[in-house]
Formats: sequence, C-alpha cells, structure tokens
Amino acid sequence: MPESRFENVYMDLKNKIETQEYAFHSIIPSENDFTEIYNCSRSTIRRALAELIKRGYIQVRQGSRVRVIYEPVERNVFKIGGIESFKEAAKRNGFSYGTKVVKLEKIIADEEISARTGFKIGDELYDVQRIRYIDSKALILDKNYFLASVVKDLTEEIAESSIYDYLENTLKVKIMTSKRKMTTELATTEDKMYLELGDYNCLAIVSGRVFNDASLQFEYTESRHRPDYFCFEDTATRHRKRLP
Amino acid sequence: MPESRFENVYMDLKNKIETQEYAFHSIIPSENDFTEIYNCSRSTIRRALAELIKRGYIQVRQGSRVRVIYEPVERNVFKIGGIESFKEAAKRNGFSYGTKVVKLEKIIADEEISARTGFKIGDELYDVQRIRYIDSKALILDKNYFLASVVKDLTEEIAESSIYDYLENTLKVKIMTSKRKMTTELATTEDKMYLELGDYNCLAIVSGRVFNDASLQFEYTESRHRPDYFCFEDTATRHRKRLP
DNA sequence: GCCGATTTGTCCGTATGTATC
DNA sequence: CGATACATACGGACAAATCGG
Repeated sequence: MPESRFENVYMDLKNKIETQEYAFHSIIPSENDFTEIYNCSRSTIRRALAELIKRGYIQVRQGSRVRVIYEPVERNVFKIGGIESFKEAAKRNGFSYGTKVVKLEKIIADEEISARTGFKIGDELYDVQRIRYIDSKALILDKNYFLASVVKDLTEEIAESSIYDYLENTLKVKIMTSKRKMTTELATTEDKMYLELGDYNCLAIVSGRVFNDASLQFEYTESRHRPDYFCFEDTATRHRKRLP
Repeated sequence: MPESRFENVYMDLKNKIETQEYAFHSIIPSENDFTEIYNCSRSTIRRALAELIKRGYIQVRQGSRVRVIYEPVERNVFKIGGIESFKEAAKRNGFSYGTKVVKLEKIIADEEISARTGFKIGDELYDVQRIRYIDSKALILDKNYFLASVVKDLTEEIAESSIYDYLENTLKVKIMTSKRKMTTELATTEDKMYLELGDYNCLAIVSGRVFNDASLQFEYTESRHRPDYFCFEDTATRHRKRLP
C-alpha cells in the first residue's frame, strides 16, 4: 500500500506528539530542519503540518516557531468526528454495540420530507429507522433516507449489519462529502418510546446530507442521541484575516 | 489593505457560487483554466479551492471535474462556526442582542476548576458569567475564565460590551486556536434561574479552550444555549485514506 | 530602538503520478 | 487507448513577522 510522502511525515509527527516525544508546549524543529530530517521538500512538510494544525496538534505563527498544543484527553463519551459509521465510532470509543431495525420501507418524498431532507419531491426513498445499543442501552435513534436509485435492494439484514459496508463494498458508492448540523431538540413520543432517556427531555441531534462522487445527494441522516452519550469536537483557527 | 492572491481568488469564486453564477450542481472550469482566468499559478488556485472544499462549497475528485454543492439555506437559528464572538455571531444571524454581567471576580484555580478548564492549580483567573439576550430573551449563559496575567484589569463595562474587542484592540492579545466541544447537559438550578428555558430541561453547551499566539491557554469558555437557538454546522470529507 | 538572522507565508513553474472519461 | 483533470512533489524566490543581540 503506497502512501504519499506527506502522509508518512504527518503520521510520524502525530505519533511523536501523542507519545510526548514532542511534548505539550514544546517547540518542534523548523520547516527547514524537517526537510533534512525527512529528506523531502518544504512544501511536503508544510502539507503535513497543515493537517496537524487542522486537528489541533500544533499551532504556528509567522516568524515564530511551531509549538505543540496537544494534550491527551479522557474518552468516555461517544465522540463524533469526520465521516464514520456508528460501528467505527463505537469501536473507537471502546464500547460494545448492537443495532435493531424498527422500520424499513420504500416511500415517495412529499413536500415535508423534501424540505427536511434535501431530496426532491417525488424521489423514491428508503425510509430506515434503527435503534443503536451501546453497552446494552438504547441510546441512539438513527433515521435514514436513502435514494433508492442509488441504494438498491436494501434489506433488513443489511440494515442490521452495516449499510455503509454494503454501500462501499457491494454497490461501490463513493462517499465524498457530508454536510452536518448539530442541534438539540425536545424528545418526541417516538424518541421516548424507543430510547432510554432517563430524566432527559431533549436529545442531541446530528443531521447530515451525504453526497457521492457524482455530487449527488443519496442520503439524509438524522442521529438522535441521548445527551450524555454525545460529544462533538472541533478545532478552529483564527487567521490574520478571517475568510468568510 | 493588500490581500493575498489566493484570498482574492477564493472570494471571487465564493461570490460566483453564492450568486449562482456557478450554480448548484454545475461544473466549474478546471484548475488549468483558472490559472489563465485569474492569471496565477495552479498552486494558488488549489489553495483557494481547498478553502471552498473545507466550507462545503465544492466537491472535487481526482480525474473528474469540480462540482458546486452549495445551496443557500435559511438562517433562523443561532449558528456557530469558526472563532467569533457572541456579538459577531448575533450580527451575522441578524438578531438584536444584549449582555448582562452577573458575576465578575478574581479567583485562584483549585483542583476542580483546573480539571474542568485546563488551567493549572494556583493560576489566578477572572471568573466571568454573563447572560446573553437575543431578541430580548435570555437564551445563553456564558461562563468564562480568563488568565489574569494575560487579561489584565477586566471591568464590568468591558465585560458588558465586548471582552474580545478589549483583548484584540487594547491588550493586543492574538487569538490563534480554539479547541471546542459540543455536548448536551441537564439544566442546573443556575441555568433555570438565569435563562428562560421554557419546557426544556437540557441545554446545548459549547465549551472551548482558547490559545493565544504564544500557545498559552488564556481562556476557557462555556456557552450554555437554550436548545432551540443553537445550531452548529460542519462539512466533512472522506479521503482516499482517512487520516487518523 | 534598530538591524540582521531566522522562520513562517505566499507564489511560481515544472515534473510526474493516478483516476476519470 | 489517449486525452484530460486532479494529486503529489520539488526547488526556488521573495515577503512578512519574529526574535535576539
């Protein structure tokens, strides 16, 4: 598996930071030093550093040197980040998990659905609802709509194991971009019926529109999380001049 | 005010997309075309395109051409994005706003505060709590801790207008990186006392650690939002190989 | 406070690799 | 298969900010 050069540099630096070889608050070598250390051009180094900046590992300032701002953190919640499936996220956070399909039917998008999901009126969709169990507790209600012309022959078995495996490996759909929104809403009777909400009367909701390689939106997702098992992380940087 | 080249290209393309000159789903010129259109190198074009990708305006795929995936959206909620102050966010979303300071005192960080905020035990901090009014409703409780050695002489007037103006313009503090977490928590008695929560018993919470140009964490913020006035947006892209 | 060395930021032109069409 | 388009990489040049003497 041939990896790109900047990827190798990125992985190596990330590792050195996570193992504290480059400790929190310390100053790491300059870009020019790195060109000799890794025997590559400055732009390759800069590409790797850009990835580290984006993920909150380092901080740079023109004229000054590069400092590490990464600190290890506790991971006892269900973190969301990047595009990943429920399975991947559960594994990464070290939880046992399960899925139960409570709905799987074909529908035609009406005006209400269209406005909510971004599909066109008249589009043929799969309407899938699944309950996600983590440590044997019903914590997430996943509501998905898939464009039937892209996601063909969706069955309960597929929905129960992993729709994303089916999409990527069987249908060869290439997931490219995902636009997500995070909100908090009052629990519906549906939420209360399916999930173990305890004292909470609200849920943390991640809704997203997913596009394939042809820029066609083929999915709308709504993940309704019990609040205490939800956490979204993000790193923002302020530039000389903020790009709007 | 000299702007960088890629910034000009970025702004122009963004504009063309927002005004639908480059419409949703349409294909825009190739990178090589753009080098002639804007009379600059391909790397400059790529830098601009990278910004558009990051913000969910376009989608690219190797070998294929670049497509617009931007659609105008409604804005009736309090959107969060990038690093910006309450004032900036309120203005951008077109709301009237106000601030009331309910606490401003100097404290010394103990173990509990240290664990929660990332400051060291013994650090001298300003503890500031403010209620944010939007359209005359008390919707956000802002809890801030500032490192007193950086943020000197904080007064009620400053806290009531804009601490960030004071930081950037008077103290010349340069805000660089902000690591944020979004969670949902049960409302405390404090929340219920200060905010108009209606039926909600939860809040959407954005907590963040803010670093200055010397990579020193000088602020910890916790914004406690009434759920219906909160929304966070994000665009994720899936690469050939996801970088961990 | 100034100056020069260092470091990051921007930009260019070119070359080669790889996926798409 | 060839042409096109994006991805990666190199090396050089100059600008802008920082920092130490």
